Amino acid sequence: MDEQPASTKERILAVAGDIFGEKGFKDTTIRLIAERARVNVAAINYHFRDKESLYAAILEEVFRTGFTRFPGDMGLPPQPSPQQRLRAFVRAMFYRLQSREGWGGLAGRGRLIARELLSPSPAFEAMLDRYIKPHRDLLVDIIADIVAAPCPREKLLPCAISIIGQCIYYAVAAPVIGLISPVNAPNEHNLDRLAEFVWVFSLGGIAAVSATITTPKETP
Amino acid sequence: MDEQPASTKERILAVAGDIFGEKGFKDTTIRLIAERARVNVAAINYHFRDKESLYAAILEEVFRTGFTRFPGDMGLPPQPSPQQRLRAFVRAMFYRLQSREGWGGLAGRGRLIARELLSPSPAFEAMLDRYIKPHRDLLVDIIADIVAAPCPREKLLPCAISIIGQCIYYAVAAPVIGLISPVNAPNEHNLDRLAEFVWVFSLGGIAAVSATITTPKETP
DNA sequence: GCAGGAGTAAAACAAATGTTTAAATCATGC
DNA sequence: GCATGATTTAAACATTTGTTTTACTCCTGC
Repeated sequence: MDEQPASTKERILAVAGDIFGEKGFKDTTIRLIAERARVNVAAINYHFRDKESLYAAILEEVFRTGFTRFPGDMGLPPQPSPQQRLRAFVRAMFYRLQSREGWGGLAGRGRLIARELLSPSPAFEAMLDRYIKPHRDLLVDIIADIVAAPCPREKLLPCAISIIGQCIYYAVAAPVIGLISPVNAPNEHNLDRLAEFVWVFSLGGIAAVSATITTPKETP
Repeated sequence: MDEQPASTKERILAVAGDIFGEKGFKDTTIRLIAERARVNVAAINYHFRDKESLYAAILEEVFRTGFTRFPGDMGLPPQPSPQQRLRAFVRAMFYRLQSREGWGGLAGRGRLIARELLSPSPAFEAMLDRYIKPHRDLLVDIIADIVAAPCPREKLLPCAISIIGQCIYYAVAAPVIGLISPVNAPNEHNLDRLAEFVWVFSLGGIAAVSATITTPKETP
């Protein structure tokens, strides 16, 4: 955390993101942000109207950088197979949620997202349409391609939930996973392994589910 | 929420459980508990030493009743297959987390557990050894039986995390799931369907993973 | 009946905390 | 150089909130 003499506003944003992520909205005090950013308390109300607007600004920034740096089709070769696209999707989720260049896992802003899942703030609603719903649609497209057989998209949504659920659980429950099974607690160095596992597990899950739903009479 | 003239202490416990679950520890005020329980604020500090002890008492009660009413081997026939045992395990998780007789899903105490996963309180550590670790061991046993082939238990832990992860994600992210895919947001009436899906998906996942364990190299 | 303790109530206390005020300082254009 | 507006600061303000105090009520055992 370099405290470069960046502009006051920038220092507030940087520090507040960490603190909101670490402690949540209510537990975060303007005074702690001010202290860590080496800024007067009133400067925060001057640059951002109030605590809630500051939070909204940070949430917006977190989503933008996360999905810009780690889009759901991150690092795909041309003409990828649906399986490869799923792998990229899962890897992107892990890196977005957990890597240092992303939301920094539990220590950082990943917690902020996790808290929003649990109790969405007013500021979160906007993120839904802009980032989350397109992301969901991408995943459902991928799953549809893997299943191959024609299938209503509603049938595929639970698969998407299961896949996203695994990824997010690693972020949400990292502290407990660390106590229960330390090797599998996400950290900067095991993201590839964890993502690879979730990918394999999910491919198997999709296969099992698609076996139960591909019963229409169009299979020759 | 019947406000029977139960003892003051009991009314405090009942109401505080709901409020802590709904709002989290910091956002919950003694005064709101007092008001909803129709009790004087000082009575809370009288019966429970302070806010934190009250919270600890509630956490203990929540875990106890949850795992007593919905044990991991809930409703199994004699001589169950490992697959049946997994189904019972998953169903128990859904009912424990979401049903009205359990932790009442998101509206109720399920959120309390979700918050603990994200940032465990001091009171939570005791719950780990008493409830969560045995629960994890039960699941790993079941998975080992399903895989059948001899396999170090460390290899099976990620499967357990993926399965538990799906179940808990439904509890943690219920508000967002409701916005993203309303039919699949957990409620009192669709728990069987959701649990069944997670079961099938997970069986497929275990199969895929065990294929990579038993036949090294070459992934799908 | 009543002494004594358990339970409850109203009010006060003290600390934390978001916000505002008003003055001081800085930067920029002229 | 200076006037003007933007920024920063210290202090004050108002509210919330956990806790304690003190007095009152109710019940139980004798």
